[in-house]
Amino acid sequence: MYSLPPGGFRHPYPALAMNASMSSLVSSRFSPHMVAPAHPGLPTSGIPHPAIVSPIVKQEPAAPRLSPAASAKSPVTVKKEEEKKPHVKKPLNAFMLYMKEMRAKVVAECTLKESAAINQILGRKWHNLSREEQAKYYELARKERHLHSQLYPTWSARDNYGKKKKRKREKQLSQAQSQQQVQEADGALVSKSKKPCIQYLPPEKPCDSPASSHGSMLDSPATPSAALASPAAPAATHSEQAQPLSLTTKPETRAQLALHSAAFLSAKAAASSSGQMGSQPPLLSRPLPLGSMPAALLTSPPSFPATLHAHQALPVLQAQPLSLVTKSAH
DNA sequence: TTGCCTTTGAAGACG
DNA sequence: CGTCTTCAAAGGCAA
Repeated sequence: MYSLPPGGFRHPYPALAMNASMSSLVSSRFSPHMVAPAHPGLPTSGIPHPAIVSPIVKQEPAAPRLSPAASAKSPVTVKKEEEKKPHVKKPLNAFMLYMKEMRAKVVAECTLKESAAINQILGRKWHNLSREEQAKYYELARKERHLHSQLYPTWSARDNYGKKKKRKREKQLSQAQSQQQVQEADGALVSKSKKPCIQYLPPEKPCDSPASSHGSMLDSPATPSAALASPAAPAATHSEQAQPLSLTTKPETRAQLALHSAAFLSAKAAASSSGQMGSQPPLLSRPLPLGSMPAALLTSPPSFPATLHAHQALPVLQAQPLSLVTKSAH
């Protein structure tokens, strides 16, 4: 079963963390106790909402002003007021919640600290989670979004667009190109990414798990049923035995380690194009449509996303000896 | 100092 | 409507 790491989850607001419970994940971020509500019905306090951060983007210390009172101002004034507006962050999605919670645990068990590597581990662990376990996080994320929308009724994700000075477009284009090139090159890795696409980790069992006699300790012990329901989990283990446990992130070594998932691409292509393989969808560690969800999960609003985009198809590690990989997702 | 890396999911933008 | 893009977290690393 799933359990929270004892103190492993680094609460962003320790003073306000109630206890190590799943619910605290949500309440911690969007606890009304912390928020000067933008919503009349919500409790009030002077403590800023966690989603309001001193920005990546510069944030004026001036009092947050979300009031609609500011109207009919000159463009310059409006612009200034916009700059004064607190940076309300996006609510965390299910995976982000999972990452937040599990990161400390993974970091503790690994010697790794690089988030990129940790995130790869977490991504794999996420896939290895049973649907029931994932459902918890989808539900949490749903609650977060709901609470967020209550706290900031007028907030839109659009508000944060461009707030990060990123050049992701270029990066993602490169990734798309890389994927396409990999497909076209039939396994030959031809990456045009600005930086080489790095596989930080061996496909599975990313850390030395000393006390693990039957698999990585990091792997949340997905229930047997989950393992059955999730072909990706067993499939992902193939290379965990085959790959050395080098976790270096040095480019040179990364390049050598970047041997992992042209198989992803073919699997993704198959998954997205065929939609189903025979009677059994190949990828079940992804949330399934409601119809296939356990009855218990259906008692609450949909915990799993109803749709599965092609680019979100689960990267399945196929039983291939070695595969070239650029990036396993997107 | 700043952005990238890396992950998944949600949502906005766009054709 | 389907696809693409951006942003959420996080900390090391490179420029």
